[in-house]
Amino acid sequence: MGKKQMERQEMLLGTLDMLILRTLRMGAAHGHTIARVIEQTSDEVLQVEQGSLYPALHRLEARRWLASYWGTSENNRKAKFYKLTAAGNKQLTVEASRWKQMVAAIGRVMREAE
Amino acid sequence: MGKKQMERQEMLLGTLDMLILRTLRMGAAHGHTIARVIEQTSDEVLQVEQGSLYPALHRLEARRWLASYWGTSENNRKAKFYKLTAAGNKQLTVEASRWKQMVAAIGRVMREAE
DNA sequence: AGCTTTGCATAGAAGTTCTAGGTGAGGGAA
DNA sequence: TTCCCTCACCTAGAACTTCTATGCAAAGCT
Repeated sequence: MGKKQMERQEMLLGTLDMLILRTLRMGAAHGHTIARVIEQTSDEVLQVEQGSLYPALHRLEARRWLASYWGTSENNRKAKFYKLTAAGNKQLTVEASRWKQMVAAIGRVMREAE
Repeated sequence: MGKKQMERQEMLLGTLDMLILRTLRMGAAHGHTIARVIEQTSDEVLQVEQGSLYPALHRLEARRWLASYWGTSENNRKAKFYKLTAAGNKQLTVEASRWKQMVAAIGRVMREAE
């Protein structure tokens, strides 16, 4: 009778990278801070799990959209800071543009539908 | 040097089910028609591939959000028609609500970001 | 010395989408 | 009749992202 059902997913698939890039546009930050900023700015609607966050940071760095360096956090702990590269900034505009286009397109289907 | 890079993805992940449910709210339709309506209503921004469409229809039916029956298409061909169930209609409101919430939350992060 | 918090990291499962195939029947052209 | 194009359905496997569940290490307080 159980079903299983899968009742989570607090992040819209494919948008995390864009949100990270956007957050880093305000300056370098380490993982914990990035997650907290996204969660707070979204009024806690978006939940950034560590198991999603770190793989995302790694792939963004692998694509040269972020660069990283080790430093010390506000709490005096070792932390890896990430900053946006020029390519990353360009990528952000690409993803933001695509996002707006998609939202508009989906909005048309959801409202109209001839 | 190649990279590979993956340059497609004409659908925002996780939104196809909602778009199908919404389309069927206007009446029963078969797969081809559903895809064409979504593509046209979105001004060709959304592309519904057959390899995405049919698995989506099958899982929606498995969850009892759609019911199907065989019939004849406008072109006199055998076609499987899908219609929204009561549970499917309820699910549509759930997904639409979640979608609006997500768009608003992402919008806050993209605009503000303190 | 022990406990909590901060912070980074990975493995494996689950889910959706795309690519790339394949099947079959209607209908017009040669 | 035969050929071919279009409509319409379907699936397997790859690719990608996210989540769950863990693990590790160091700072700092009790």
